[in-house]
Amino acid sequence: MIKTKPAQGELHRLREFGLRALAHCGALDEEEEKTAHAALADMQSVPAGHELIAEGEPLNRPCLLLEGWAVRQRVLSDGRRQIFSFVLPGDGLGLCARPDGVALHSTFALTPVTLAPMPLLNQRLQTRSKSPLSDAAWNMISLEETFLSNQVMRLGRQSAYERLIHLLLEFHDRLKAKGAVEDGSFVMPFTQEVLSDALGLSTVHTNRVLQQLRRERLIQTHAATVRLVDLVLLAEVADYHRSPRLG
Amino acid sequence: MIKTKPAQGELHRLREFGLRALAHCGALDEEEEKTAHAALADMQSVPAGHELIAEGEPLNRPCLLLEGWAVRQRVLSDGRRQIFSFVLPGDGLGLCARPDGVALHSTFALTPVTLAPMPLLNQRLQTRSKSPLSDAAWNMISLEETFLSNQVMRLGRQSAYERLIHLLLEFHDRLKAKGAVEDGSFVMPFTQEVLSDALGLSTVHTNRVLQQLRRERLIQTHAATVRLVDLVLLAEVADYHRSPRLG
DNA sequence: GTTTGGCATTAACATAGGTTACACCGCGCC
DNA sequence: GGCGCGGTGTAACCTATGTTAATGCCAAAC
Repeated sequence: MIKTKPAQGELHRLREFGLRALAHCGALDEEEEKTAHAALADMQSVPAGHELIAEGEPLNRPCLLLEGWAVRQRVLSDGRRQIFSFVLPGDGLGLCARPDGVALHSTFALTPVTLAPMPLLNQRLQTRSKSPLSDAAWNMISLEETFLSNQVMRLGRQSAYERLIHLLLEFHDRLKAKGAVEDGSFVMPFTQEVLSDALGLSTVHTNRVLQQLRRERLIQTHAATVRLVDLVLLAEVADYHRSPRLG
Repeated sequence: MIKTKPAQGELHRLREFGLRALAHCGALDEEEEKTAHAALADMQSVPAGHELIAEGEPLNRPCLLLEGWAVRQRVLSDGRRQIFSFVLPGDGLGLCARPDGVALHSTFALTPVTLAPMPLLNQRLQTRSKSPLSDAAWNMISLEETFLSNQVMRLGRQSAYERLIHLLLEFHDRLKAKGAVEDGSFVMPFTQEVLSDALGLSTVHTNRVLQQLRRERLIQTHAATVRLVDLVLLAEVADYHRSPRLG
Protein backbone atom coordinates (compact mmCIF):
# COMPACT_ATOMS: atom_id res chain seq x y z
CA MET A 1 0.00 0.00 0.00
CA ILE A 2 1.24 3.46 -0.91
CA LYS A 3 1.76 5.58 2.13
CA THR A 4 3.18 9.04 2.52
CA LYS A 5 3.42 11.65 5.22
CA PRO A 6 1.09 14.61 4.88
CA ALA A 7 2.52 18.05 4.22
CA GLN A 8 4.21 19.77 7.15
CA GLY A 9 1.62 22.47 7.55
CA GLU A 10 -1.21 20.00 7.68
CA LEU A 11 0.50 17.89 10.26
CA HIS A 12 -0.10 20.23 13.12
CA ARG A 13 -3.72 20.86 12.25
CA LEU A 14 -4.48 17.15 11.93
CA ARG A 15 -2.78 16.34 15.18
CA GLU A 16 -4.86 18.91 17.00
CA PHE A 17 -7.95 17.53 15.33
CA GLY A 18 -7.06 14.01 16.44
CA LEU A 19 -6.56 15.04 20.03
CA ARG A 20 -9.85 16.86 20.05
CA ALA A 21 -11.64 13.85 18.59
CA LEU A 22 -10.28 11.60 21.31
CA ALA A 23 -10.98 14.08 24.04
CA HIS A 24 -14.52 14.47 22.78
CA CYS A 25 -15.26 10.83 23.54
CA GLY A 26 -13.59 10.95 26.94
CA ALA A 27 -11.34 13.66 28.32
CA LEU A 28 -7.68 12.61 28.42
CA ASP A 29 -5.43 13.01 31.39
CA GLU A 30 -2.00 14.49 30.94
CA GLU A 31 -0.11 11.26 30.48
CA GLU A 32 -2.55 9.87 27.95
CA GLU A 33 -2.51 13.06 26.01
CA LYS A 34 1.24 12.76 25.73
CA THR A 35 1.05 9.18 24.47
CA ALA A 36 -1.67 10.07 22.00
CA HIS A 37 0.29 13.09 20.85
CA ALA A 38 3.26 10.88 20.17
CA ALA A 39 1.19 8.29 18.32
CA LEU A 40 -0.28 11.02 16.14
CA ALA A 41 3.20 11.79 14.84
CA ASP A 42 3.07 8.53 12.90
CA MET A 43 0.26 9.62 10.65
CA GLN A 44 0.12 8.36 7.11
CA SER A 45 -1.76 9.22 3.96
CA VAL A 46 -3.39 6.65 1.71
CA PRO A 47 -4.89 7.44 -1.69
CA ALA A 48 -8.58 7.03 -2.48
CA GLY A 49 -9.75 3.57 -3.43
CA HIS A 50 -7.30 1.66 -1.30
CA GLU A 51 -8.35 -1.07 1.04
CA LEU A 52 -7.42 -0.14 4.59
CA ILE A 53 -8.52 -3.37 6.27
CA ALA A 54 -9.28 -6.59 4.44
CA GLU A 55 -12.25 -8.79 5.30
CA GLY A 56 -11.00 -11.51 7.63
CA GLU A 57 -7.90 -9.61 8.67
CA PRO A 58 -7.07 -9.72 12.39
CA LEU A 59 -8.01 -6.45 14.03
CA ASN A 60 -4.86 -5.54 15.85
CA ARG A 61 -3.96 -2.15 14.44
CA PRO A 62 -6.48 0.40 15.66
CA CYS A 63 -6.24 3.79 13.98
CA LEU A 64 -7.77 7.19 14.18
CA LEU A 65 -9.02 8.60 10.91
CA LEU A 66 -7.84 12.19 10.72
CA GLU A 67 -8.95 13.20 7.26
CA GLY A 68 -11.10 11.81 4.47
CA TRP A 69 -13.92 9.28 4.46
CA ALA A 70 -13.91 5.50 4.42
CA VAL A 71 -16.56 2.77 4.33
CA ARG A 72 -16.96 -0.73 5.62
CA GLN A 73 -18.42 -2.96 2.94
CA ARG A 74 -19.01 -6.47 1.67
CA VAL A 75 -19.44 -7.62 -1.90
CA LEU A 76 -21.58 -10.52 -3.13
CA SER A 77 -19.99 -12.96 -5.51
CA ASP A 78 -21.78 -11.37 -8.46
CA GLY A 79 -20.43 -7.94 -7.61
CA ARG A 80 -23.33 -6.35 -5.76
CA ARG A 81 -21.86 -4.20 -3.02
CA GLN A 82 -23.36 -3.32 0.33
CA ILE A 83 -21.90 -0.56 2.43
CA PHE A 84 -22.38 -1.24 6.13
CA SER A 85 -21.10 1.93 7.68
CA PHE A 86 -19.10 5.06 7.11
CA VAL A 87 -15.90 6.10 8.81
CA LEU A 88 -15.71 9.88 9.17
CA PRO A 89 -12.79 12.09 10.15
CA GLY A 90 -12.25 11.69 13.87
CA ASP A 91 -13.68 8.18 13.94
CA GLY A 92 -11.81 5.11 15.07
CA LEU A 93 -10.92 2.37 12.64
CA GLY A 94 -10.00 -1.24 13.24
CA LEU A 95 -11.18 -1.20 16.84
CA CYS A 96 -12.25 -4.49 18.29
CA ALA A 97 -13.69 -5.49 21.63
CA ARG A 98 -12.81 -9.13 21.20
CA PRO A 99 -9.36 -10.42 22.05
CA ASP A 100 -8.95 -12.30 18.76
CA GLY A 101 -11.25 -10.25 16.58
CA VAL A 102 -11.24 -10.47 12.82
CA ALA A 103 -12.71 -7.97 10.37
CA LEU A 104 -16.17 -8.89 9.14
CA HIS A 105 -16.03 -6.20 6.47
CA SER A 106 -13.47 -4.77 4.18
CA THR A 107 -12.64 -1.15 4.95
CA PHE A 108 -12.07 1.03 1.99
CA ALA A 109 -10.93 4.63 1.47
CA LEU A 110 -13.57 6.68 -0.34
CA THR A 111 -11.27 9.68 -0.59
CA PRO A 112 -7.60 10.16 0.10
CA VAL A 113 -7.34 9.58 3.84
CA THR A 114 -4.89 10.36 6.58
CA LEU A 115 -4.78 8.10 9.58
CA ALA A 116 -2.68 7.61 12.67
CA PRO A 117 -2.09 4.26 14.34
CA MET A 118 -3.39 4.38 17.88
CA PRO A 119 -2.31 1.12 19.53
CA LEU A 120 -3.36 2.40 22.90
CA LEU A 121 -7.01 2.13 21.94
CA ASN A 122 -7.10 -1.64 21.66
CA GLN A 123 -4.75 -2.05 24.60
CA ARG A 124 -7.22 -0.18 26.72
CA LEU A 125 -10.09 -2.27 25.47
CA GLN A 126 -8.18 -5.43 26.21
CA THR A 127 -6.92 -4.67 29.66
CA ARG A 128 -10.18 -3.08 30.82
CA SER A 129 -8.22 -0.44 32.61
CA LYS A 130 -10.55 2.36 33.57
CA SER A 131 -9.32 5.55 31.92
CA PRO A 132 -10.60 8.37 29.75
CA LEU A 133 -8.95 6.80 26.76
CA SER A 134 -10.69 3.51 27.28
CA ASP A 135 -13.94 5.41 27.67
CA ALA A 136 -13.19 6.96 24.32
CA ALA A 137 -12.54 3.58 22.76
CA TRP A 138 -15.73 2.05 24.14
CA ASN A 139 -17.68 5.04 23.06
CA MET A 140 -16.46 4.63 19.52
CA ILE A 141 -17.37 0.96 19.46
CA SER A 142 -20.69 1.69 20.98
CA LEU A 143 -21.50 4.31 18.37
CA GLU A 144 -20.53 1.95 15.58
CA GLU A 145 -23.07 -0.52 16.92
CA THR A 146 -25.77 2.11 17.08
CA PHE A 147 -25.17 3.15 13.50
CA LEU A 148 -25.24 -0.44 12.32
CA SER A 149 -28.52 -0.96 14.08
CA ASN A 150 -29.93 2.10 12.36
CA GLN A 151 -28.67 0.77 9.08
CA VAL A 152 -30.67 -2.44 9.51
CA MET A 153 -33.77 -0.48 10.37
CA ARG A 154 -33.36 1.71 7.30
CA LEU A 155 -32.78 -1.18 4.92
CA GLY A 156 -35.47 -3.41 6.34
CA ARG A 157 -38.38 -1.15 6.96
CA GLN A 158 -37.95 2.30 5.47
CA SER A 159 -38.73 3.62 2.00
CA ALA A 160 -35.99 5.02 -0.21
CA TYR A 161 -37.11 8.52 0.69
CA GLU A 162 -36.99 7.85 4.40
CA ARG A 163 -33.72 5.98 4.18
CA LEU A 164 -31.91 8.76 2.42
CA ILE A 165 -33.12 11.39 4.84
CA HIS A 166 -32.24 9.20 7.78
CA LEU A 167 -28.72 8.68 6.55
CA LEU A 168 -28.23 12.36 5.78
CA LEU A 169 -29.33 13.22 9.29
CA GLU A 170 -26.89 10.71 10.69
CA PHE A 171 -24.07 12.32 8.71
CA HIS A 172 -25.18 15.71 9.88
CA ASP A 173 -25.15 14.80 13.54
CA ARG A 174 -21.89 12.91 13.41
CA LEU A 175 -20.14 15.71 11.58
CA LYS A 176 -21.67 18.34 13.78
CA ALA A 177 -20.23 16.61 16.83
CA LYS A 178 -16.86 17.11 15.15
CA GLY A 179 -17.43 20.73 14.25
CA ALA A 180 -17.70 20.03 10.54
CA VAL A 181 -21.21 21.42 10.06
CA GLU A 182 -21.93 25.02 9.26
CA ASP A 183 -25.55 26.16 9.31
CA GLY A 184 -26.85 22.71 8.44
CA SER A 185 -24.44 22.17 5.59
CA PHE A 186 -21.55 19.75 5.31
CA VAL A 187 -19.42 18.01 2.71
CA MET A 188 -20.18 14.52 1.38
CA PRO A 189 -17.09 13.81 -0.67
CA PHE A 190 -18.28 10.89 -2.76
CA THR A 191 -20.57 9.90 -5.60
CA GLN A 192 -24.24 9.01 -5.60
CA GLU A 193 -23.21 5.45 -6.32
CA VAL A 194 -21.70 5.23 -2.86
CA LEU A 195 -24.88 6.55 -1.34
CA SER A 196 -26.81 3.96 -3.32
CA ASP A 197 -24.66 1.09 -2.16
CA ALA A 198 -25.18 2.21 1.42
CA LEU A 199 -28.94 2.56 1.03
CA GLY A 200 -29.46 -0.59 -1.00
CA LEU A 201 -30.79 1.39 -3.99
CA SER A 202 -29.92 1.85 -7.65
CA THR A 203 -28.03 5.00 -8.55
CA VAL A 204 -30.90 6.14 -10.71
CA HIS A 205 -33.35 5.95 -7.87
CA THR A 206 -31.01 7.62 -5.43
CA ASN A 207 -30.78 10.45 -7.88
CA ARG A 208 -34.55 10.63 -8.21
CA VAL A 209 -34.99 10.91 -4.47
CA LEU A 210 -32.29 13.56 -4.23
CA GLN A 211 -34.09 15.54 -6.92
CA GLN A 212 -37.33 15.22 -5.02
CA LEU A 213 -35.76 16.47 -1.80
CA ARG A 214 -34.34 19.43 -3.68
CA ARG A 215 -37.68 20.22 -5.28
CA GLU A 216 -39.30 20.06 -1.88
CA ARG A 217 -36.60 22.42 -0.59
CA LEU A 218 -35.68 20.02 2.17
CA ILE A 219 -32.08 19.98 1.04
CA GLN A 220 -29.80 22.13 -1.07
CA THR A 221 -26.65 20.92 -2.79
CA HIS A 222 -23.81 22.41 -4.66
CA ALA A 223 -20.81 20.36 -5.63
CA ALA A 224 -20.21 17.94 -2.77
CA THR A 225 -21.82 20.17 -0.17
CA VAL A 226 -25.29 19.37 1.17
CA ARG A 227 -27.42 21.58 3.30
CA LEU A 228 -30.26 20.18 5.35
CA VAL A 229 -32.80 22.93 5.43
CA ASP A 230 -35.38 21.82 7.98
CA LEU A 231 -33.82 19.43 10.43
CA VAL A 232 -36.90 19.04 12.57
CA LEU A 233 -39.17 18.21 9.69
CA LEU A 234 -36.64 15.84 8.16
CA ALA A 235 -36.21 14.00 11.45
CA GLU A 236 -39.94 13.68 11.79
CA VAL A 237 -40.41 12.30 8.31
CA ALA A 238 -37.66 9.71 8.69
CA ASP A 239 -38.41 8.75 12.28
CA TYR A 240 -34.88 9.79 13.13
CA HIS A 241 -33.62 10.00 16.67
CA ARG A 242 -30.27 11.52 17.49
CA SER A 243 -27.94 9.16 19.31
CA PRO A 244 -27.46 10.50 22.82
CA ARG A 245 -23.86 9.31 22.75
CA LEU A 246 -22.93 11.86 20.12
CA GLY A 247 -22.59 14.32 23.00
CA MET B 1 -43.18 -10.81 34.21
CA ILE B 2 -44.73 -14.24 34.77
CA LYS B 3 -42.10 -16.79 35.56
CA THR B 4 -42.41 -20.42 36.52
CA LYS B 5 -40.11 -23.37 36.90
CA PRO B 6 -40.28 -25.97 34.15
CA ALA B 7 -41.60 -29.43 34.97
CA GLN B 8 -39.27 -31.68 36.94
CA GLY B 9 -38.69 -34.12 34.11
CA GLU B 10 -37.67 -31.35 31.73
CA LEU B 11 -35.28 -29.84 34.18
CA HIS B 12 -32.62 -32.45 33.81
CA ARG B 13 -32.81 -32.53 30.03
CA LEU B 14 -32.58 -28.76 29.74
CA ARG B 15 -29.66 -28.58 32.11
CA GLU B 16 -27.76 -31.12 30.08
CA PHE B 17 -28.61 -29.21 26.94
CA GLY B 18 -27.32 -25.98 28.48
CA LEU B 19 -24.05 -27.55 29.50
CA ARG B 20 -23.56 -28.98 26.04
CA ALA B 21 -24.31 -25.62 24.44
CA LEU B 22 -21.68 -23.92 26.58
CA ALA B 23 -19.15 -26.65 26.06
CA HIS B 24 -19.72 -26.48 22.33
CA CYS B 25 -18.42 -22.91 22.23
CA GLY B 26 -15.46 -23.67 24.48
CA ALA B 27 -14.89 -26.79 26.55
CA LEU B 28 -15.38 -26.15 30.27
CA ASP B 29 -13.00 -27.20 32.96
CA GLU B 30 -14.29 -28.98 36.02
CA GLU B 31 -14.77 -25.95 38.21
CA GLU B 32 -16.57 -23.96 35.54
CA GLU B 33 -18.82 -26.85 34.80
CA LYS B 34 -19.81 -26.92 38.45
CA THR B 35 -20.59 -23.21 38.50
CA ALA B 36 -22.54 -23.46 35.28
CA HIS B 37 -24.39 -26.49 36.58
CA ALA B 38 -25.43 -24.54 39.65
CA ALA B 39 -26.50 -21.52 37.63
CA LEU B 40 -28.64 -23.76 35.44
CA ALA B 41 -30.68 -24.72 38.48
CA ASP B 42 -32.19 -21.24 38.44
CA MET B 43 -33.94 -21.70 35.15
CA GLN B 44 -37.22 -19.98 34.52
CA SER B 45 -40.02 -20.20 31.98
CA VAL B 46 -41.60 -17.19 30.33
CA PRO B 47 -44.69 -17.36 28.14
CA ALA B 48 -44.67 -16.42 24.46
CA GLY B 49 -44.98 -12.76 23.62
CA HIS B 50 -43.19 -11.43 26.66
CA GLU B 51 -40.39 -8.92 26.44
CA LEU B 52 -37.22 -10.43 27.88
CA ILE B 53 -35.01 -7.36 27.56
CA ALA B 54 -36.28 -3.85 26.90
CA GLU B 55 -34.60 -1.47 24.48
CA GLY B 56 -32.28 0.76 26.49
CA GLU B 57 -32.10 -1.60 29.44
CA PRO B 58 -28.64 -2.09 30.96
CA LEU B 59 -27.20 -5.42 29.89
CA ASN B 60 -26.16 -6.91 33.18
CA ARG B 61 -28.11 -10.16 33.33
CA PRO B 62 -26.70 -12.55 30.75
CA CYS B 63 -28.76 -15.69 30.22
CA LEU B 64 -28.62 -18.89 28.31
CA LEU B 65 -31.73 -19.69 26.30
CA LEU B 66 -32.55 -23.33 26.93
CA GLU B 67 -35.79 -23.76 25.06
CA GLY B 68 -37.91 -21.77 22.64
CA TRP B 69 -37.10 -18.97 20.26
CA ALA B 70 -36.72 -15.23 20.76
CA VAL B 71 -35.97 -12.25 18.54
CA ARG B 72 -34.23 -8.93 18.86
CA GLN B 73 -36.30 -6.21 17.25
CA ARG B 74 -37.03 -2.52 16.91
CA VAL B 75 -40.30 -0.85 15.98
CA LEU B 76 -40.74 2.41 14.07
CA SER B 77 -43.11 4.97 15.51
CA ASP B 78 -45.80 4.00 12.99
CA GLY B 79 -45.61 0.35 14.00
CA ARG B 80 -43.41 -1.13 11.30
CA ARG B 81 -41.28 -3.79 12.95
CA GLN B 82 -37.82 -4.94 12.00
CA ILE B 83 -36.37 -8.12 13.45
CA PHE B 84 -32.61 -7.89 13.76
CA SER B 85 -31.69 -11.36 14.85
CA PHE B 86 -33.01 -14.59 16.27
CA VAL B 87 -32.11 -16.20 19.56
CA LEU B 88 -32.22 -19.99 19.31
CA PRO B 89 -32.09 -22.62 22.01
CA GLY B 90 -28.53 -22.79 23.27
CA ASP B 91 -27.79 -19.19 22.39
CA GLY B 92 -26.72 -16.53 24.84
CA LEU B 93 -28.96 -13.60 25.62
CA GLY B 94 -28.15 -10.23 27.10
CA LEU B 95 -24.42 -10.61 26.62
CA CYS B 96 -22.41 -7.46 26.27
CA ALA B 97 -18.78 -6.75 25.65
CA ARG B 98 -18.97 -3.19 26.92
CA PRO B 99 -18.69 -2.43 30.60
CA ASP B 100 -21.77 -0.19 30.67
CA GLY B 101 -23.66 -1.67 27.75
CA VAL B 102 -27.29 -0.94 27.09
CA ALA B 103 -29.66 -2.91 24.86
CA LEU B 104 -30.06 -1.46 21.38
CA HIS B 105 -32.98 -3.76 20.67
CA SER B 106 -35.89 -5.15 22.54
CA THR B 107 -35.72 -8.91 23.00
CA PHE B 108 -38.96 -10.71 22.68
CA ALA B 109 -40.09 -14.32 23.23
CA LEU B 110 -41.55 -15.81 20.04
CA THR B 111 -42.58 -18.96 21.83
CA PRO B 112 -42.70 -19.95 25.46
CA VAL B 113 -39.05 -19.92 26.50
CA THR B 114 -36.96 -21.33 29.27
CA LEU B 115 -33.81 -19.51 30.24
CA ALA B 116 -31.18 -19.67 32.92
CA PRO B 117 -29.29 -16.66 34.25
CA MET B 118 -25.59 -17.10 33.64
CA PRO B 119 -23.84 -14.25 35.44
CA LEU B 120 -20.49 -15.85 34.86
CA LEU B 121 -20.66 -15.03 31.17
CA ASN B 122 -20.49 -11.29 31.54
CA GLN B 123 -18.06 -11.54 34.41
CA ARG B 124 -15.70 -13.39 32.17
CA LEU B 125 -16.11 -10.83 29.41
CA GLN B 126 -15.43 -8.03 31.83
CA THR B 127 -12.40 -9.39 33.59
CA ARG B 128 -10.78 -10.72 30.43
CA SER B 129 -9.76 -13.81 32.28
CA LYS B 130 -8.66 -16.43 29.82
CA SER B 131 -10.84 -19.49 30.29
CA PRO B 132 -13.01 -21.83 28.27
CA LEU B 133 -16.09 -20.07 29.52
CA SER B 134 -14.86 -16.70 28.39
CA ASP B 135 -14.05 -18.28 25.03
CA ALA B 136 -17.64 -19.43 24.92
CA ALA B 137 -18.92 -15.97 25.74
CA TRP B 138 -16.75 -14.30 23.11
CA ASN B 139 -17.76 -16.88 20.60
CA MET B 140 -21.40 -16.13 21.18
CA ILE B 141 -20.86 -12.42 20.79
CA SER B 142 -18.80 -12.96 17.74
CA LEU B 143 -21.47 -15.11 16.12
CA GLU B 144 -24.11 -12.51 16.88
CA GLU B 145 -22.03 -9.99 14.99
CA THR B 146 -21.63 -12.28 12.03
CA PHE B 147 -25.35 -12.90 11.80
CA LEU B 148 -26.09 -9.21 12.01
CA SER B 149 -23.67 -8.56 9.21
CA ASN B 150 -25.40 -11.19 7.10
CA GLN B 151 -28.69 -9.56 7.90
CA VAL B 152 -27.51 -6.25 6.47
CA MET B 153 -26.26 -7.94 3.34
CA ARG B 154 -29.57 -9.71 2.88
CA LEU B 155 -31.68 -6.62 3.40
CA GLY B 156 -29.51 -4.32 1.35
CA ARG B 157 -28.57 -6.32 -1.69
CA GLN B 158 -30.51 -9.55 -2.01
CA SER B 159 -33.88 -10.29 -3.59
CA ALA B 160 -36.72 -11.66 -1.50
CA TYR B 161 -36.01 -15.11 -2.91
CA GLU B 162 -32.34 -14.97 -2.01
CA ARG B 163 -33.02 -13.45 1.38
CA LEU B 164 -35.41 -16.15 2.44
CA ILE B 165 -33.11 -18.94 1.35
CA HIS B 166 -30.17 -17.28 3.04
CA LEU B 167 -32.02 -16.99 6.32
CA LEU B 168 -33.29 -20.56 6.14
CA LEU B 169 -29.74 -21.76 5.60
CA GLU B 170 -28.59 -19.76 8.58
CA PHE B 171 -31.26 -21.39 10.74
CA HIS B 172 -30.27 -24.76 9.41
CA ASP B 173 -26.61 -24.37 10.26
CA ARG B 174 -27.21 -22.86 13.66
CA LEU B 175 -29.66 -25.55 14.65
CA LYS B 176 -27.49 -28.28 13.20
CA ALA B 177 -24.63 -27.13 15.40
CA LYS B 178 -26.98 -27.77 18.31
CA GLY B 179 -28.16 -31.15 17.09
CA ALA B 180 -31.64 -29.94 16.21
CA VAL B 181 -31.54 -30.84 12.51
CA GLU B 182 -32.57 -34.21 11.19
CA ASP B 183 -31.93 -34.94 7.51
CA GLY B 184 -32.11 -31.27 6.56
CA SER B 185 -35.32 -30.62 8.46
CA PHE B 186 -35.92 -28.52 11.54
CA VAL B 187 -38.68 -26.71 13.37
CA MET B 188 -39.43 -23.01 12.87
CA PRO B 189 -41.95 -22.37 15.60
CA PHE B 190 -43.44 -19.08 14.45
CA THR B 191 -45.63 -17.48 11.83
CA GLN B 192 -44.80 -16.18 8.37
CA GLU B 193 -45.30 -12.71 9.74
CA VAL B 194 -42.22 -13.12 11.88
CA LEU B 195 -40.25 -14.27 8.88
CA SER B 196 -41.50 -11.23 6.99
CA ASP B 197 -40.47 -8.81 9.68
CA ALA B 198 -37.01 -10.33 9.69
CA LEU B 199 -36.67 -10.19 5.91
CA GLY B 200 -38.20 -6.76 5.43
CA LEU B 201 -41.06 -8.15 3.32
CA SER B 202 -44.84 -8.21 3.45
CA THR B 203 -46.44 -11.41 4.67
CA VAL B 204 -48.09 -11.91 1.31
CA HIS B 205 -44.82 -11.84 -0.50
CA THR B 206 -43.10 -14.08 2.01
CA ASN B 207 -45.88 -16.56 1.38
CA ARG B 208 -45.42 -16.25 -2.39
CA VAL B 209 -41.73 -16.98 -2.13
CA LEU B 210 -42.34 -19.94 0.16
CA GLN B 211 -44.81 -21.32 -2.37
CA GLN B 212 -42.27 -20.90 -5.10
CA LEU B 213 -39.61 -22.73 -3.14
CA ARG B 214 -42.04 -25.55 -2.52
CA ARG B 215 -43.02 -25.75 -6.19
CA GLU B 216 -39.33 -25.88 -7.11
CA ARG B 217 -38.91 -28.66 -4.58
CA LEU B 218 -36.15 -26.79 -2.82
CA ILE B 219 -37.96 -26.98 0.48
CA GLN B 220 -40.70 -29.08 2.01
CA THR B 221 -42.89 -28.00 4.90
CA HIS B 222 -45.46 -29.53 7.11
CA ALA B 223 -46.78 -27.73 10.14
CA ALA B 224 -43.85 -25.81 11.60
CA THR B 225 -41.23 -28.17 10.19
CA VAL B 226 -39.14 -27.17 7.19
CA ARG B 227 -36.88 -29.40 5.21
CA LEU B 228 -34.15 -27.97 3.02
CA VAL B 229 -33.87 -30.41 0.18
CA ASP B 230 -30.76 -29.38 -1.71
CA LEU B 231 -28.42 -27.52 0.61
CA VAL B 232 -25.67 -27.09 -1.96
CA LEU B 233 -27.92 -25.64 -4.59
CA LEU B 234 -29.66 -23.38 -2.07
CA ALA B 235 -26.34 -22.07 -0.79
CA GLU B 236 -25.21 -21.38 -4.31
CA VAL B 237 -28.36 -19.49 -5.24
CA ALA B 238 -28.26 -17.29 -2.13
CA ASP B 239 -24.50 -16.77 -2.08
CA TYR B 240 -24.51 -18.31 1.38
CA HIS B 241 -21.33 -19.14 3.23
CA ARG B 242 -21.37 -21.11 6.44
CA SER B 243 -19.82 -19.31 9.36
CA PRO B 244 -16.65 -21.16 10.31
CA ARG B 245 -17.30 -20.37 13.96
CA LEU B 246 -20.34 -22.62 14.03
CA GLY B 247 -17.91 -25.48 14.56
C1' DG C 1 -8.29 23.82 -26.69
C1' DT C 2 -9.68 19.52 -27.64
C1' DT C 3 -10.48 15.14 -26.11
C1' DT C 4 -11.86 11.96 -22.82
C1' DG C 5 -13.98 9.82 -19.15
C1' DG C 6 -16.53 9.92 -14.98
C1' DC C 7 -20.59 11.49 -12.98
C1' DA C 8 -25.26 13.53 -12.71
C1' DT C 9 -29.56 13.73 -14.89
C1' DT C 10 -33.63 12.25 -17.41
C1' DA C 11 -36.88 9.39 -19.87
C1' DA C 12 -39.20 5.03 -21.12
C1' DC C 13 -40.06 0.88 -19.80
C1' DA C 14 -39.99 -3.50 -16.84
C1' DT C 15 -40.79 -5.87 -12.56
C1' DA C 16 -40.39 -7.12 -7.78
C1' DG C 17 -42.80 -6.52 -4.16
C1' DG C 18 -46.76 -4.07 -1.53
C1' DT C 19 -51.82 -3.69 -0.62
C1' DT C 20 -56.37 -5.07 -0.14
C1' DA C 21 -59.58 -8.35 0.04
C1' DC C 22 -61.39 -12.73 0.53
C1' DA C 23 -61.68 -17.85 0.85
C1' DC C 24 -60.14 -21.62 3.38
C1' DC C 25 -58.61 -24.50 7.11
C1' DG C 26 -57.73 -26.18 11.68
C1' DC C 27 -58.44 -25.63 16.39
C1' DG C 28 -59.97 -24.25 20.77
C1' DC C 29 -64.21 -22.89 22.98
C1' DC C 30 -69.06 -22.59 24.03
C1' DG D 1 -71.66 -29.57 16.50
C1' DG D 2 -71.44 -24.57 15.57
C1' DC D 3 -68.64 -20.43 16.24
C1' DG D 4 -64.84 -17.47 16.22
C1' DC D 5 -60.15 -16.67 15.46
C1' DG D 6 -55.56 -16.74 13.92
C1' DG D 7 -52.93 -18.33 10.40
C1' DT D 8 -52.16 -19.68 5.47
C1' DG D 9 -53.14 -19.41 0.59
C1' DT D 10 -54.68 -16.64 -3.65
C1' DA D 11 -56.05 -13.23 -6.74
C1' DA D 12 -56.30 -8.54 -8.65
C1' DC D 13 -54.38 -4.59 -8.69
C1' DC D 14 -51.01 -0.89 -7.58
C1' DT D 15 -46.53 1.42 -7.03
C1' DA D 16 -41.87 1.85 -5.60
C1' DT D 17 -37.89 0.81 -7.37
C1' DG D 18 -34.83 -1.36 -10.95
C1' DT D 19 -32.98 -1.35 -15.83
C1' DT D 20 -31.35 0.43 -19.93
C1' DA D 21 -30.01 3.88 -22.46
C1' DA D 22 -29.24 8.46 -23.97
C1' DT D 23 -27.78 13.29 -22.89
C1' DG D 24 -25.15 16.80 -20.94
C1' DC D 25 -21.58 18.62 -18.00
C1' DC D 26 -17.25 19.38 -16.14
C1' DA D 27 -12.52 18.58 -14.99
C1' DA D 28 -8.39 16.24 -15.85
C1' DA D 29 -5.22 14.80 -19.40
C1' DC D 30 -3.11 15.56 -23.55
